[in-house]
Amino acid sequence: MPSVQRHPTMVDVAQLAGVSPSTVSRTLRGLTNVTPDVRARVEQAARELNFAVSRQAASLVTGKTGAVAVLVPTLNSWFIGTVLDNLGPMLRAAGMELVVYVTPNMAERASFFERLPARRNADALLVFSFDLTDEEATRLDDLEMPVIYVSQHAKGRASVYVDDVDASRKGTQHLINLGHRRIAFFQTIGPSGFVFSTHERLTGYRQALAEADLAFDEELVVASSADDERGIVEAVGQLLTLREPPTAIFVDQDQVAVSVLWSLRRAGIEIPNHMSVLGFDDHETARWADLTTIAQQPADIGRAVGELYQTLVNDPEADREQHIVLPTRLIPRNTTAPPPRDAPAPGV
Amino acid sequence: MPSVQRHPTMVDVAQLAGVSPSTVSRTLRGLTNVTPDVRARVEQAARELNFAVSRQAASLVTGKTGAVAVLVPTLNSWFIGTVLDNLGPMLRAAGMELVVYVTPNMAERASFFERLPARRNADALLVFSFDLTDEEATRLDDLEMPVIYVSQHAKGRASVYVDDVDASRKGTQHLINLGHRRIAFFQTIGPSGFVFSTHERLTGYRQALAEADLAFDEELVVASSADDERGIVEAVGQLLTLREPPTAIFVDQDQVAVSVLWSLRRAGIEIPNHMSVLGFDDHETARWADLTTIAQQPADIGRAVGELYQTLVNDPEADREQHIVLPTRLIPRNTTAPPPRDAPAPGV
DNA sequence: AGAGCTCATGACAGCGCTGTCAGAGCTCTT
DNA sequence: AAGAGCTCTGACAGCGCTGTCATGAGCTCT
Repeated sequence: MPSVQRHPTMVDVAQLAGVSPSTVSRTLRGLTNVTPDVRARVEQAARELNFAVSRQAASLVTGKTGAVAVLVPTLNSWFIGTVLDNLGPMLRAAGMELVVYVTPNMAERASFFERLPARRNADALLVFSFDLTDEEATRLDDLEMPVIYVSQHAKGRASVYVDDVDASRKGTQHLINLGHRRIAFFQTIGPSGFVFSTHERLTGYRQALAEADLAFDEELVVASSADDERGIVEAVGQLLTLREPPTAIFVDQDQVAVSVLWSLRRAGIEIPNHMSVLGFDDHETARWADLTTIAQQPADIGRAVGELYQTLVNDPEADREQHIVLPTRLIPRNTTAPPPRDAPAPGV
Repeated sequence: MPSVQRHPTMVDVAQLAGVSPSTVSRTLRGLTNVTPDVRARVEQAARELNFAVSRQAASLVTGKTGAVAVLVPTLNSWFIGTVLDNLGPMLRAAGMELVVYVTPNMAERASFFERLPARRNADALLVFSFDLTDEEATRLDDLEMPVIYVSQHAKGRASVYVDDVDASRKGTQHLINLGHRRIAFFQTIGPSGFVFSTHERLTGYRQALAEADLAFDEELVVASSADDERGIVEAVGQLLTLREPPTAIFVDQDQVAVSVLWSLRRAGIEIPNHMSVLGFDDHETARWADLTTIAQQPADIGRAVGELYQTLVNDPEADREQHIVLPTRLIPRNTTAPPPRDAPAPGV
C-alpha cells in the first residue's frame, strides 16, 4: 500500500521540466507552439512522474466532458456488444471515454429518464435499441447534446440502423416465393422494453404479404422474451394449435430462432420439411444451426455510429437529423423449404 | 435547436430558491442539516431549472471522480454482459458511473496499459477475464485505486471468480465416472488474450486425471478462438485424427461447445454415443442443445463484485486482497454418456 | 433571565486545469 | 539598422463545486 500521496499535477510536471504549467498544458495537448526541446523535457517529466491529466479539471474549463454516454437496455447482447466493440476504439482514438448506462429493468429505465444523469456529464448520448416513448424522446431533446439513436428509427433525429423494412420484406418474400401462405412473425421482447425495430419489421412483413395478396392475420404474430424459455415454447405452441397453423415462422432474432427450432423439433416437427424457420442477424449461432437468416453487420453499425458522432461533433453544418441506413442480405441455409403439400388447412 | 445557453449552475438554483449555493450543495447531496422547508424550496428550484450537478466540478474538490472503470477485452460476451447487467444498477445506486474500456485487440490492450487512462479518472478499476502478465498487473498496482479482478485469480489482489479448479475437476470426474479414459480439453482464446481462467481449469482437469491414475497427454489439449469457425473445426479435426482419439471433449465455454457439437455431427459422429461433450457456463444455448455443462452464475458474480467494491471503498479495514470464490455445479444433460465399447484404441 | 449550547445557514477559498493576453526573443523587410 | 511581424512562453483569472469556518438564531438549563 503506497502512502497517502497526491496525484502529481501539472505544477509538479512544470517544476520538474523547468517551465510554466501553461506550457505543460500546451505540450500535453499537442498544440503546435512548443519548441521540440521543451516538448521533450515536458514529456520526459510527465513520464517520470507518471502524470495523467485530470479530465474533470480540464472539463471544468473547456465545458467538454470528454465522455460519450451510452444508454443500453442490457449488455448481454450480441448486437449491442459487437457495436460497442467496434465503436469503443474509435471513441478512444478521439480521446473520449465511454460511459455506459444499463437499464436492465423498467425501474432503472424510468430513473434514467427522470434524472438524466448523462446531462452535463457527457458530450453526446447514444441510445440503443429502445422503443422510446414520445415523452422519453422529447426528454432527450432537452439534453443539449448530440443524441444518436442506434438501431431505431427516430423521426427527425440522428439515427443509424439497418433497413429493417426492406430486410423484413425480403425475408417474408423469400418464404412466399417458396410457396408459404401462412407465415408467422415471432417478436422478441427484451428487458426494459428492448425491441428490435418491431414496428418497421412488422411493416416489412405486412408489405410483403400485401404484395402477394395475402391477408394479414393477427393470430400469426406472437411475442416472447428472449430469455424466457417457457415463453418461447408457449408462443410456438400457440402457433401450432391455431386452426390454421403457419407453415413458416419468421423470428426476429437468430438466438431466439434457434430456441424456436428446438421447440419445434421437440414437438416432433421436422425442419424444414414440416415447418420453415427464418431468423434475423446472422449470429454465429445461425451458421451451425444451419439457419436461413437475414444478415446484419453490427460491426459496420458501430463504425457508422463512430463516424456520425465525429461528424456531429466537429461539423456544425452537418445534418443533425440524418439517418444512416445500412443494408442487409438474405442468407439461405437449410431451415427454409417449400411447405408440405398437405399443410395449408389441416383444421378445416 | 435550443439557443446556446449555459447549463444552470448551483448559483442559479440558489438564487431561485433564495438561499446560498452552499445550502443548495448540502441539500442536493442529502446532508442532514437542512430544514425541510428549505430543502423543499431548493429541490423545487432544481427541478424547475432542470439542474444537474457537474460531476467534474464536484470531483475537483472531493478528489473522487464518481466513476468506476471497467476493463474488458470485449463486450460481446454473455459472461461479461451478464456480470455488468447486474453490477450496473448497484453502482448506479451508489451514485457511480460506469466507464468502460474495451480492448478488442492487442494494440488497444497495450495502449491501455501504457497510458492507463483510468488513472485519475476513476475511483476503482474492475479488470475482467484477462490473463494479465506480471508486468501488467504490477502496472495496475501503481494505480493508487482499488482494483478488483473479475473472473481471474490474481495473487495478492482482490478477486472474484468461480471455483475453476473445482469446477474443472468435477467436470472431468464426471467424464471419468462415465468410463472415459481419453478426455480432451478444449480451450477458448478470446480477443486480446481473453481467456477463461485457463490455468486453473487445466489444473482441475489434471487433478482429476491424476486422481484417477490417468496420464496427462498434451495432444489432448487444443485451443481455438471463439469466433473462428474454421479454427474450431480444425481443432476438432486434430483431435479426431490422433492415433488415440479422445472419447470425450471438455470445452471451456458452452457457445464453443455447441460449435464443437456441430463439427462432430458434421463428421458423422453421434453424440453422446460416439463422443461425449461437456461444456462450461450453462448458457441458454446449453439448455436447448441439451448440453451437459458446468453452471456458473455471472449474475451472482456481478452482485459479488458490487458488494466487494462497496466494502473496499467504504471500509478501510477490509482485506484488500480477499478472494471471493463462487460455486459451480454440474448439470447433466444428454451430450455425455459412457464411451463406446470398441473405442479405447482404434488406431493401435 | 442570561449563559451556554446546538443547529441551520452563509462566506470564502481553492481543487487542477485551460483560455486569454501580454511580453520576450527572434527573423525578415525596407 | 530599426520597425514590423512572428513564434514561443508565462501570468493570471476563473470554470462549478465542496469543505471549512464563522455567524446568528433558537433552544435548554441553571
